[in-house]
Amino acid sequence: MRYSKEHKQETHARIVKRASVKLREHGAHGIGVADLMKEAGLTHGGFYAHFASREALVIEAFAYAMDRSTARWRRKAEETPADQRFATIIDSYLTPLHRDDPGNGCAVPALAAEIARESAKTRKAFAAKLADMIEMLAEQIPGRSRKAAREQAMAALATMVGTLILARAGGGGELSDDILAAGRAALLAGDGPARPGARKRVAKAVKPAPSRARH
Amino acid sequence: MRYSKEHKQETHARIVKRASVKLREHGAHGIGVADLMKEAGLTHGGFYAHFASREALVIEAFAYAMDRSTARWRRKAEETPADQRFATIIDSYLTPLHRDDPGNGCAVPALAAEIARESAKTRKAFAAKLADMIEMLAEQIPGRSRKAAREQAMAALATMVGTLILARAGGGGELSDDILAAGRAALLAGDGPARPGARKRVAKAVKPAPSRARH
DNA sequence: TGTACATCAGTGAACGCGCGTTCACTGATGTAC
DNA sequence: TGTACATCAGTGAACGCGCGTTCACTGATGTAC
Repeated sequence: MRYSKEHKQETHARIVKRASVKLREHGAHGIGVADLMKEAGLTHGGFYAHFASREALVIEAFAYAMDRSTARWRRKAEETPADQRFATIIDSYLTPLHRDDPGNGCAVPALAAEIARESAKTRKAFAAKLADMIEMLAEQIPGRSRKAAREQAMAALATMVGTLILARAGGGGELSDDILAAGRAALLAGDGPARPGARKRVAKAVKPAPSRARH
Repeated sequence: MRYSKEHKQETHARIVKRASVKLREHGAHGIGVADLMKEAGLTHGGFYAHFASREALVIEAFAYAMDRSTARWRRKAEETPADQRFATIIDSYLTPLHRDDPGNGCAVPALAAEIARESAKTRKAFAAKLADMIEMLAEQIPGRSRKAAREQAMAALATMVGTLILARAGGGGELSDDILAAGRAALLAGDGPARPGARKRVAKAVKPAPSRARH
């Protein structure tokens, strides 16, 4: 068969899209080329017409997931008053839905630890997307210098990512719920998560987001 | 050869110890049974005289690393005035040395994301050790209720773990340093990492710890 | 004390399996004439 | 418009390799007598 001009890129995009879900679910090494192609409705032999190697797909799929998260956050921010943007993003990030659906969630908690062990090429690709994400997050923090906002964005992202990872690894029981709640409270309430010796203030009420798991 | 009574347990302990380093370095699936045994100065065939399966070793090695981290923190806390314990732990955790030496560092940032995808047995083992670690950390927070201290400990651990993971995945350049600094600042300074719209206070001076990478 | 036997941690070859990758082939459609 | 050929995304068998696991064997030391 010979396909129309756009056909190949459509197929390519479909493979990347499906792979990005499956890789987030099963890890960067948790699923094979044959299964990834099957997900896209193809057989494994055609893989190398689209990608130079498995690693190349991992990089593309990862970048795709990161771009989608960043774009989704940006969209969410745009439809929210400036002073609530940051809180809204956090609120929609730290949910049981997101914790329990890594395949459609943020790629950072799902894959960052593994990517730190990949090739320099993969790590570089990750670092660039991570920088984009931090930049976007920093833009949602009003009333601070660019440097201060970026610093706050990095620390917040670390708390968000760490909370999700711990909650996912926490066994699924009460511990998982407690971790998620603690991360939420720390980021959304008056206090930071860990100010040594700090007194806790009453948490600001945050309306539960119309939780969608995709990030 | 037949060995003395203690010989087998010594060998067993040596395998677990070496494996815990290598698994933190290369991930829960990043290194094979043969190489792990070689690390302990043995050949792969003897593996099953010590462990029922590769997974059993992963669980033991992980538990070993967690116990060591927890014990090390507890020791560190005991030689520090009560009101500085929490800050001291954070200070020694978020260092370039720890970031750049995962093999001798905390098992949580190195392995938690992968463990979330393992068998229920593995996840349960992790959750128990994680609960111990949170408990110990909470004990170092004075002047708050048990519940509030536990919550703060969970959020702080999330920030610590997330910071290390992002810094490790950040490519090793300036981004990695910035992330590490931001996580440190958020946990050790007056403000939390991400209080939406918060003003930054001047960071409390914290003396640099005699940074040792082991956790 | 001396001798024969039992034990069992450790060895190294072998197994089966799954994976990433390669390759000869297919066949529907585009293109040249 | 019709015909012959070229293209190339996708197929499915095959490859080589590494891995977890098994197993028959080794040989130093403990134990029974």
